[in-house]
Amino acid sequence: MSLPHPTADQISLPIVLAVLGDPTRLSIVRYLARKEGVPMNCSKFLDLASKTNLSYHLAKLREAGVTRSEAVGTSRLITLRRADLDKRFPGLLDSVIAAADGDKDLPAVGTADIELSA
Amino acid sequence: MSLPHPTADQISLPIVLAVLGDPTRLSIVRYLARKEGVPMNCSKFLDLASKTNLSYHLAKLREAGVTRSEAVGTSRLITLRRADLDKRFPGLLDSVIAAADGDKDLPAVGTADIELSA
DNA sequence: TCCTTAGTTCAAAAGTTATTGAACAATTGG
DNA sequence: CCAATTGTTCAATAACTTTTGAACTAAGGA
Repeated sequence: MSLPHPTADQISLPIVLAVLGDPTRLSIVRYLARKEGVPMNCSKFLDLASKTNLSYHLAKLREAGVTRSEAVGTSRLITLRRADLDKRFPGLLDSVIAAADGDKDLPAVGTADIELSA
Repeated sequence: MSLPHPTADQISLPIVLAVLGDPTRLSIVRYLARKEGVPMNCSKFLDLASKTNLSYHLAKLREAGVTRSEAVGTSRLITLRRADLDKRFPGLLDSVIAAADGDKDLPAVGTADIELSA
């Protein structure tokens, strides 16, 4: 860890909801949930927004306590803070992600390179 | 019904989350959930904001599909659209309300007149 | 009819969030 | 060391959201 993160009990419900109420960030969270356990770097989300703008949105997610960003070399490994969110707001993340999965209007991550992890 | 409401399938997840991501509106929703079945009029929420500002926030909730406002005489009866929200985003409203109930920082409704329904 | 009550609308001001590009830092591979 | 890769920061701007007060409408009661 390197960048400032709130502790679990500092996570605020209205802030989390407001942060998730943005299609770009909701798409990021949905993607992180789908690939849970696999830490992502920012470049994974470059088809959602520009590099600068991503930095902004990822900072919002981190500051709200939704994600954790670890500096590893020149990359950031981004993970969902699922345990902390589940503890703080039981059921919330699951229902948001389930709803987001059914949302055809949300921008998709990785529609260009569909798993070329060969 | 009199004012424009979205149909159930027009309710959008990011819009609902953004609308709930405001402490005033979240307090309104929490109160409506607690008093479910009892339709409220706007004046119930006057300790959260001014009359004009309440009109704005209640319109946001209605336009997002979170509440229904019916004109009855000179009043508006405001109800939670629980069935529509549960159908569209299962579990979401329950987890938001449960989390909001545990949030000490949210402004409270009716702290001045605690049930003077005599 | 007149007054009150309940709430809306409008336009302005204030505040906040999102987006951009250019410049910067830090790490890593050659 | 040099260059490329990854991502951040900064300042400016654009775009929204919230808040306000004054003016308004519509219904209901005296």
